[in-house]
Amino acid sequence: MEPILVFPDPAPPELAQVLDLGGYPWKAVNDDITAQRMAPNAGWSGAVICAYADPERAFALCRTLRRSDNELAPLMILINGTQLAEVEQRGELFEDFCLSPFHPRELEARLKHLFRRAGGLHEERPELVEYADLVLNLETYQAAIAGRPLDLTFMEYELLKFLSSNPGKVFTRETLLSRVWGYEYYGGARTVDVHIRRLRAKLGEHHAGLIQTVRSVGYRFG
Amino acid sequence: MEPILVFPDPAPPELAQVLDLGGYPWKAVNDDITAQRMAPNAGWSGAVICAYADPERAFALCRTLRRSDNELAPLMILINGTQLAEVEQRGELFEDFCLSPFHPRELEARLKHLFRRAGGLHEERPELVEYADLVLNLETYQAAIAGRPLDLTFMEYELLKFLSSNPGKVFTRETLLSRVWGYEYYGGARTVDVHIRRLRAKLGEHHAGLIQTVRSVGYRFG
DNA sequence: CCCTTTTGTGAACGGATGATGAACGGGCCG
DNA sequence: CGGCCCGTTCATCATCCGTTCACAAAAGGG
Repeated sequence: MEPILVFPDPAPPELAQVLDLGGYPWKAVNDDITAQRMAPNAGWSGAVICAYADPERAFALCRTLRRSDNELAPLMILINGTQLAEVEQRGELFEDFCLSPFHPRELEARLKHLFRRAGGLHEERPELVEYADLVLNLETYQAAIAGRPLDLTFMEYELLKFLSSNPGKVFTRETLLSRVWGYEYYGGARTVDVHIRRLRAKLGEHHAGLIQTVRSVGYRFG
Repeated sequence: MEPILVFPDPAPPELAQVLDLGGYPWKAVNDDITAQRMAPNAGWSGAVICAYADPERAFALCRTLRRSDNELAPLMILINGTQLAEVEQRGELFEDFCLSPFHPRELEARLKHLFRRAGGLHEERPELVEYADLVLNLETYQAAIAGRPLDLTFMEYELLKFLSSNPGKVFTRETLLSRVWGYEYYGGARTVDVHIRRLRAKLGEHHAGLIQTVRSVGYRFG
């Protein structure tokens, strides 16, 4: 997860504590220039702006962050009671606000809720498993390699999903049977071989090497 | 503006006061049956649910209101501090919450903010569902494909509406039964098959492929 | 270099899964 | 009361695909 932008720097201790306890990565900045310079490649994943210390600069920063070219969201502001009326006029600047002094658990709940919704709305792309050219869409049960759709059967898909979710790790046939097929098994260790073979065939000659054989052990992906 | 749904009936005086002073039309209800019966033609414009008096029924009502067939939004809940943790688990049930006892101006600000944003979202969501040649008019309960009107039964319409609202996503029969039919189900998973078949038939040979079978998983639209 | 072990390959079987056609039966309207 | 609509269920059929087997090829050890 990309870090959250926090204003001001240094961040108020009560805010820093909630962020740290919640496991959010964050960086404090004092102005938009610094914010831009320190921005991670994938951009900030949101912002928490303290507006009760220096409202002037805080709101100015909000406006900058909201500029259409690099609109930053979700954005939460912390205000005190006297700023409530003022804030009503600027509803477009933020997604949520929290009254200060706040109870740590309220802020924690708001952050959680905010980033949950943002996640849901923001990335319409559903759960994906990606590895190199391979993409598995867990919602649509579709797979593609290098953009070319793969027409996989159910078991082939499940097997590939499992392997590609644990790249590099070697699994014995027995492990695969119990983890992918999901039950205890009599005989058929060769069943795995056959599915591996068909997977390799459908992946195409160029990508068949994605599934490697580890002799007298099992198979590995990646 | 359509009225806001309020729970419970009678509404707590401190809540009623804020709503009235804010100029919001609202109606209090005590259960989902009443809510449905009293619903205005254009539907509720949102809901404010008091959860600190009778949490059980309050959250049950939230879930009902959020059902896919008549998803009600935006939704705000009022809780007390002890419910904060509990509420974190149910983030999908509401857009915002407010801690009680609340300052009238905080609730006022939250309502204003919520409905301002909802207004923006609302316009984005017209009363139409469109996908390729398919058009569903949610207001008139009419459906058409490539301009040709479809004569769908109620369940066929509901099923198509649900599927086409989530294009690409695969749903199991069980999921469809619970989300479209709306209750727990004994037996009849094949019921879905039959409805799918009739839908395909009415869509016509040329468009039947819009509903795809994902073997040993379920169905997908698009 | 040969023999054993392990894995790849092709084909075939058969159970599981979904499509199909038909019929039942409850509810609504005339 | 009777007919029709429509949601549901059942029985049967077609097909897919997971599994197995026999054999060929490859790898590794002595």
